[in-house]
Amino acid sequence: MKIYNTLTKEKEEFKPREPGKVSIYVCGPTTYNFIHLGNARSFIFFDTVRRYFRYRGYEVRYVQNFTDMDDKIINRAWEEKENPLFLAEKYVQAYFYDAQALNIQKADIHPKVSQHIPEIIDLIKVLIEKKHAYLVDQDVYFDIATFADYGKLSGRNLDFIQAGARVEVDVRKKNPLDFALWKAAKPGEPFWESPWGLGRPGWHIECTTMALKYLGSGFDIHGGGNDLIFPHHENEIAQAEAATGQPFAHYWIHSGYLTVNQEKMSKSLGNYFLVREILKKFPPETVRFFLLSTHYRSPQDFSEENLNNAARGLERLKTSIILLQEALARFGWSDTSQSSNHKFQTTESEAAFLATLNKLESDFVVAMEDDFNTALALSKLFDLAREVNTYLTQRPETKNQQSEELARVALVKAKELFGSFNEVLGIFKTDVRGDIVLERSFQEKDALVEPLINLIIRLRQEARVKKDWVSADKIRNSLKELGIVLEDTPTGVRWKYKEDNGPVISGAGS
RNA sequence: GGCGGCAUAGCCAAGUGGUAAGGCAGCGGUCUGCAAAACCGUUAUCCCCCGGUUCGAAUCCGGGUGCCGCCUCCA
Repeated sequence: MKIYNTLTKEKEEFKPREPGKVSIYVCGPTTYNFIHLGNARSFIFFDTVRRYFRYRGYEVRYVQNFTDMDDKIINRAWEEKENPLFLAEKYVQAYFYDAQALNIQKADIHPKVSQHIPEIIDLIKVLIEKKHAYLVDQDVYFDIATFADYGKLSGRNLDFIQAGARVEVDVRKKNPLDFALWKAAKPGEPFWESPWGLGRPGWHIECTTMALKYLGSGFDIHGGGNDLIFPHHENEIAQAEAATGQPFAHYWIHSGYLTVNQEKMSKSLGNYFLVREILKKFPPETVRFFLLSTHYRSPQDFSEENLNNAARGLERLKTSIILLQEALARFGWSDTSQSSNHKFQTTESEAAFLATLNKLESDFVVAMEDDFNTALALSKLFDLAREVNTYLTQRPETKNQQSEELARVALVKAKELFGSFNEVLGIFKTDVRGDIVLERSFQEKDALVEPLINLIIRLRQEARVKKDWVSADKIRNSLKELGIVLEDTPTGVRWKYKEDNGPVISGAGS
């Protein structure tokens, strides 16, 4: 497997620290508000990375933190006249709500800064003892001059960094780029006791501490968005390696930005869309599908048009899955618990179909092995859909028993492929057996809808039997205006909600 | 000023030396009472521009143009 490593700026062969095991630390949100779609892009991508490793049989230890103590949170709490930790916890829960909707699985460990103050203090002590940090009044700063490798991740040459170009330099620091490990509490701010007085951790030390605690030095993968490369991850490396004398993380993976009109979606620009707002207009599988349809390191532009485009593409996939499920049910093959390995004389079309399926499976793996190329992997899903559809439409009605059996094996295999691809990409919800569950619509809320539509369909069928095409078409067209699509098939009528959205969401999130 | 990214058909998008995946939209056909869905066929002589290396480049090198990002908190 090849992974692009920000540290070396090259695609490298992935070699785990321990065979068969992968340790991953991903920087989670600072919980002072709801997550937006740009955040979701990163979280969904790393969730997919984790799923893929598992699919490949690795034992994965996945850690994603919450930064629940930080200036932003304090400021926000001040504005809302709320306790900072209480406010942070509120948004932690909000994160889980949004993440679950997007099929982002919970990490094995979700450590919080507020729960790791003693460990953080211990690490700062070590840095002071080793002369990598110094005390100014009641603040503690990291002394970057003592860490020769400073800048190795972000490719920064210290001589050229225009310190203070955009932010006022704290003259008490030895070097403008020195950063706080511990900050003395100002009146009214939350604080913990420390050897240096009452205060709280600086921004970067918490991730270093928690990554070292749960994964240890030299763990496999550290990830986050592009915007964390500098200074956050640069500083994490400095702290960790200065303190331990060992390499911190092996592979550094950074996801590209989600943009709006080519500009980075960001809180400061105000051009962001909250996940929960988007999910009011688009089903979560559409959102996840869209975010995985571009390679993770490329910028991806968000727009309603692009999401609608994704929705129509997804529709094709869903149709194929439905056709397959219907076929399996029709042939009485819905029980897929045991796929047999009979020796049978192969029938040409079935054998070719099966061979194609096997090829697709390996293609999918090849795509993911190449630096997690989810866009390419997704195209294998479309190939799979086409192969399934083609086989289903071309399959002769009468078959001998051997080809029947082979057909069953092939179709079950196709179903399993949809299932395992989805296990990695996480687009569709699944049931306990891991089978894809296609809900008619994310916005289906009324239990009456289903029986009512079935009633209308029956009435229309009566009209069709009488060849009353005028009435039949009138019903179908009227339903379509309501966003409900009818499809007459040889085996009955199928209905579904129209997937794409017309009007554009106006305005950004708050 | 330093560092970095992106530019592929109407739209989205993969592709880092071997002669342009996939999706959406469009067009023609099959199927259908008509549709829809599905299937078949079709849609970039060319990958921002100029030059170079090579038998061969969207892919490598040099130069240029445009857009964006980081250097302050942001996934």
